[in-house]
Amino acid sequence: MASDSLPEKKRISESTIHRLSLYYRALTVLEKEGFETVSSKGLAKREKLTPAQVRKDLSFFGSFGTRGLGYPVVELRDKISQILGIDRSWRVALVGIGNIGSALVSYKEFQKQGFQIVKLFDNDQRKIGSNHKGIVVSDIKNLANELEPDNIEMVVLAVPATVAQYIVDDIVKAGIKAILNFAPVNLKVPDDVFLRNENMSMELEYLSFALVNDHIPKRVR
Amino acid sequence: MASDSLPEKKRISESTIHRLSLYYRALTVLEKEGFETVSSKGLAKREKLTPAQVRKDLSFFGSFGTRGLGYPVVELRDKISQILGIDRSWRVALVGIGNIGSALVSYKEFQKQGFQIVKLFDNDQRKIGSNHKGIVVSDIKNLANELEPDNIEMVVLAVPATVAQYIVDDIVKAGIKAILNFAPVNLKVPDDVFLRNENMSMELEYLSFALVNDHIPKRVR
DNA sequence: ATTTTCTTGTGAAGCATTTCACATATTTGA
DNA sequence: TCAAATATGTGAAATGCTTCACAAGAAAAT
Repeated sequence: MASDSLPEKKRISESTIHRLSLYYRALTVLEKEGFETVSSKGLAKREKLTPAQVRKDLSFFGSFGTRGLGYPVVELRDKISQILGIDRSWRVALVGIGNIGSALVSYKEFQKQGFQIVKLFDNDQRKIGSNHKGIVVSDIKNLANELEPDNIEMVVLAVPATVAQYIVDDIVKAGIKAILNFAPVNLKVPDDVFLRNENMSMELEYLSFALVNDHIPKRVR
Repeated sequence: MASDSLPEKKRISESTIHRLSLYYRALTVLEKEGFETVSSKGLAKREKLTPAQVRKDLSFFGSFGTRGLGYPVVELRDKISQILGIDRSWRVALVGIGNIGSALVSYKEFQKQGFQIVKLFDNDQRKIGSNHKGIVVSDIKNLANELEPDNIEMVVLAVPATVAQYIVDDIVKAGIKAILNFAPVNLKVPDDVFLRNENMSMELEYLSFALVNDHIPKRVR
């Protein structure tokens, strides 16, 4: 027979991807601490995971370790940054300059990981034209016109839940394929748009549940 | 025989608890929209889940629906709020009045879900004594003395990663059993303390991975 | 050089979660 | 009143994820 099977793109679980972020962070610290190599055991301990989990996660992407020795810290960190796509910088627009939005403009962690907020939008006339960390707030009406010419590839949405769907529709129309939403609402987007939700109340609700039910979770993110 | 088995506390998955939060939110909207009942199908559609999932989740806690009709919106919402422990208010302290911390003090969603931030702490002399939304910032040195008398049961931690572990140690010593951590670091706490992490960069990294790998995630939070 | 120790990478086993499918109960409509 | 339609609740099947356990490779020790 000519061909056995289709390319078959392997599906990586959300958990694995999140753990890659943890490994990346741990490896950054390990490098600072002067370690040249680290074992799956050592890495696991730092993030409260199991060595097998670490090895399995990494094995989805290749063989990066040396038997008897472990993983080279810097090399592995670089490899993970490639996998996650953070070996480059991303141009991000932030829509909604309220409480949360303002905080995110100044949030250094984004910058550090290569997520550069380079554009701000709001619909409030008092905010439009004002300057936040060197960026002038644009009118949200210009969203469609201003995103593409500025090479924006991601949008962080920090607007009230009531208007989030309208705005996300505009964002999608503007061709953006990745959105991080802080509004506590389930937004509808086409299948080819990646949407992640950051729902901070949800985590407090989880804590509330845990306290009330004295619940020991099986797995911890 | 006298006794068959031990009480056997059933373990609920993290995912189920998170979905309860989603159901709660959806039911709140449904009530506002004037619906008296909703089917598992209807509820599922609102949160992009399957009807079977909704029914299974709820079945862990009891039988709340009527065959042929669905679930009573208000009743189910109240029941879920009981399960999650948000049928009461929680007194929360916020430690770290930086970018994120300041935003969270004003974040109305917390208030709405019954999480009342009633105490603020910082170590910066310029911030101590200042007023945020009617709350005077206390010196972090007084953490141990001021949490218990004020009946604080949860702490939101929004301090730099470098000092987070020291502060969390104090928080634990003060008897707090539930902590929501915004610092991008893996904090060590005793087994009887519930710790949740809110890592906003992680979600951007997920989006980055998705864009680079054109990855369609299997399950979405 | 050889043995011992260490540690990876990975099928397979073990669990956990989700989905299926259907008996059962209730409502709706004729 | 009865049939048709609707929708729950739940074992069982299917799927997915984690852990186990070990062969194999490399380093360290002797």
